[in-house]
Amino acid sequence: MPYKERDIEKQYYTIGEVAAQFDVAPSLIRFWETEFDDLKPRKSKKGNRLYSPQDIEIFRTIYHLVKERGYTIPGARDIMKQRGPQLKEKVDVIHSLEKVRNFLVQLRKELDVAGKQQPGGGA
Amino acid sequence: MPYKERDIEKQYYTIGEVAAQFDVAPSLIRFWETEFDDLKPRKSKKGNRLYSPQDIEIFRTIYHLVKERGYTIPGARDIMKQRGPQLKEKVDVIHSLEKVRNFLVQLRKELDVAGKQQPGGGA
DNA sequence: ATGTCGCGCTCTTTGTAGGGCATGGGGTAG
DNA sequence: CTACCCCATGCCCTACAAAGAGCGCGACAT
Repeated sequence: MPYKERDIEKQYYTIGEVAAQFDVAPSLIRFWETEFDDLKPRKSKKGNRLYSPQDIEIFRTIYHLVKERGYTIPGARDIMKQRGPQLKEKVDVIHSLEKVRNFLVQLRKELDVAGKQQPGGGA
Repeated sequence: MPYKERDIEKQYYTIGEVAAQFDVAPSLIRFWETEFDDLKPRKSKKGNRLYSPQDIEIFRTIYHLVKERGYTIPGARDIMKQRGPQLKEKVDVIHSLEKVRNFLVQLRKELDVAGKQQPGGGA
């Protein structure tokens, strides 16, 4: 490896740097750490928090939900926990609904054979 | 016309009825009225609040955002104002789909009477 | 090279303004 | 007597901020 990987890997930020980056108080970051299980930075031997880029992404998500979208902390917590599965469920629901739609379209066809008129409806 | 249509059209609910329907205190409904411009029911000559079905839909949306999704009141207000129509559509779609589902369940029952077997599908 | 002073950053614990309603008083209509 | 009105005040958590104390590091003198 030509470049020292340590210089890339070892990007850890202090709580003060994170606070400055988001323009919030360090106390807020520590408080959120007690509220969100996902936000648990590594700690130095001394006990200082060390934030990895992943930790910062997590913080950014929480910041977005709480400060920009206006979620309560419990509301944001729920989203953080069910983010992955939630997306899969949505896809499944859409897939189910497409099946239902095809069924209903077919049903309408069959009903049309009976000669009745059906006003078109928007979804 | 055998039944009086007025009984269907003229559905206004008192604050007590709405409160019971959602299992909340009337004071909460009055408080939200001061917080959400969209929630402004008609009032009787005496001054009592009269909630139309549309008013109840609005209340249901707010209830959904604040109590089930975990939005703060400002957060819910933003959604009501910026994406209000879109969100209302979503909620309406969900309720419509629930009705459709019930209809389909009933339909399957009736089809079962014809002697055919239908493999059950998960929703 | 080594005490030590001071400064900046961090830590944990404790304090607190305000958000989000509930409650109580005084009144009206049915 | 009950259910509603309005208004004011009460009040309990939520969501942080401030207080107090402990490192670590450079500067400066010894």
